[in-house]
Formats: sequence, C-alpha cells, structure tokens
Amino acid sequence: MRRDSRLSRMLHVLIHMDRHYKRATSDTIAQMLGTNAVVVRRTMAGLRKQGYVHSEQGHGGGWELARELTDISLFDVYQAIGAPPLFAIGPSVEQPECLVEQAVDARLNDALQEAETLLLERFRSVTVADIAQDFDACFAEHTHHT
Amino acid sequence: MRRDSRLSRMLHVLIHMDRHYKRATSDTIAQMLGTNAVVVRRTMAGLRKQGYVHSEQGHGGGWELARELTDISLFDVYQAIGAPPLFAIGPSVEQPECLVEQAVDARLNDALQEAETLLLERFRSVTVADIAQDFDACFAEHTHHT
DNA sequence: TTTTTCTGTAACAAGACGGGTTACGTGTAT
DNA sequence: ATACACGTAACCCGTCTTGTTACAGAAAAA
Ligand code: FES
Ligand code: FES
Repeated sequence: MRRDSRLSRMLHVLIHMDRHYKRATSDTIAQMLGTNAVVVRRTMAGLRKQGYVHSEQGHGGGWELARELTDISLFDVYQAIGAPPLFAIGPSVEQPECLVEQAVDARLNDALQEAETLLLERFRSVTVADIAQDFDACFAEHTHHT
Repeated sequence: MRRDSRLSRMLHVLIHMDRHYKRATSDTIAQMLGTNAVVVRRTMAGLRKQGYVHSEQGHGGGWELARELTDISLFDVYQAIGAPPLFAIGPSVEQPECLVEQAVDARLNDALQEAETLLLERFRSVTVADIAQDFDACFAEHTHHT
C-alpha cells in the first residue's frame, strides 16, 4: 500500500462498464481489479452519491453507468472519491510561530499550490471518454499489427 | 503524522543556523523544531552526505553550515533527504495487463509527471537564501510597524 | 413464502511510512 | 577519566489505504 489508487481504479471501472458490460456486480468488478467486493462498494459509493453510477440491490442487481463518459471528468471522479490529499510532502505545522518557518512554509505552499492547480486543471480538462478513446486507438493499432 | 515534513524542517534549520547560531547541537535544533535529537540527526545525515552541513562529535561539537545558502536550492535539500515521493495518489499496479488500465495510467502519469516537473522546477529555481530574504523582508516590516 | 443473490455498512486486521523514543557505541575537549 | 555530542540500530506509535469478515436490508426467483 503505497499510493492511493482509487482514482485509477474508478476510471478503469467506468470505462470497463461502458465498453464491456453495462451491468456488473461488485464481485465481478472486484475480480477484474484484483481486489475485494467490499472495497468496490466502498469506493463506488462516492460515485453513486454524485450520480455517476447507479446501483441496484437484490437478484440481478449490480452497478451501471448513470451518465455518459463524456460528461465525467477526471476531476469529477477525483472529487467523488473524496478528494484525497494529492501531495505526500508539506509543512510541519499549521500555525508556526517562528517567522523563518512561516517564510519556509509560504514558499513551499506556493510551489505546492501551483502544482496542485496545474494538476487539477488537467483533471478538469480530461473526460473519462477521452481515456476510453485512448484505449480505442491503442486497441486498433494493436489489432492492425497482429 | 500526515505529510512528510522533512523538507520544511531542514529548510528551517539551515536558515536558523545561518541567521542565528552558526553552530547548534542536535538537541537545541530538536527543541526549536519541537522534535527529537535523533530525528534531527537522522534527517540531517542526508544533508551532511551532500556536503551542505558539517557535524563534529565530542565536547563542543554539533552542526554547522558547510556551504552558503545561495548555493543550496530547495531541490538540493529535497534530494538530500532522499527525494521522497511527492504525490499521495497514483496508479494501482506497475504493469497492468488490461489495455484500458494502461490507458488510464498513461493519462494519470502524464498529469502527475507534468505537475512533478513543475514542482521540481520551482524547487530548482529557489535557493534557501531566497527564503531567508523573504524572512528578512517580513521581519523588517514587522519591526517597522511596532 | 422461502431462498438466493445482490448492495450497504460497520468493524477489524494488515502493511506501509513518517515520526518519536530508547539504547548503546564512538569520538573529542576538558 | 569524564562529560558532551554525534551515529545508528531497534522498536513503538499514529495515520491512512486496503483487505476481510459479519450482518442487515432489498429484490428477484423458486
Ligand atoms: S478489465 Fe474490463 S476494462 Fe480492464
Ligand atoms: S527557531 Fe531559529 S529560525 Fe525558527
């Protein structure tokens, strides 16, 4: 367990559901992700709350897309999973007394803020459908060559 | 213990040593950082290996700067502490088989790489002396007003 | 209606990692 | 010799993601 992989996983699931199976149970999703059904439900609960997916209980139930992939950005998914912290580094304390430490943290936060803004901007500008198209292109090339 | 604060702490220490005390023991440094002497030695070991600081054992020993703050960038310090991971998010596995997952990770890594490049570029372009000057300016303003 | 198949949640264990602590070895000035 | 200070290993702790078990609905099927 190193880095938070929920974003990556949820993107995978969304595209999987769109391209392969319109409906999938937590168990089958868990199998393809190499994880557990409870983890799937836990993580996808956020997507459901935002209305990106829909779940139904009981026999024949499972998950299905509730919106087009073109209408879901990476940022949307990132927020849906709870907007976890992006960076693994940061200042030591919140309100340092020492002025030097304040200057250090200010510079550090500046740089981090800049990087975060850029990253989230990229997340905002890329839809899940864009990634699905990347896959299409890669898949087409893959089959042409064989 | 949330985010890695070693970079922030080491910057603080370097400026502290330059502006206040040319020589400091691990214990006094630990006190000003609100931590432990062993943690200080452990973290500053990296700075010593890179030749940014020098340590001496025995009576009257301690730490002292071995280079001018103008010759040390944030990137230098970041590398000296072992270049810890910058991001808390990332792909799930290294070599995914599924082409969709590969596409997802590619896009994700693109964005992360871009943000990392920007961040490290900022680190490279800022010297510890720059931050010390920030402090000077802030301090001057602080004393003028009182 | 009973059973089966799902989701929804809570609760807990595992693993990783930064950080704090103790213990002990080593070098150096007094 | 002794006190001082670094060097390092070993260990525990808090936090966070992830995995697992357990159990309570809900809905279709039998
Ligand atoms: S397993 Fe279906 S898209 Fe990767
Ligand atoms: S305590 Fe000396 S610079 Fe902050």
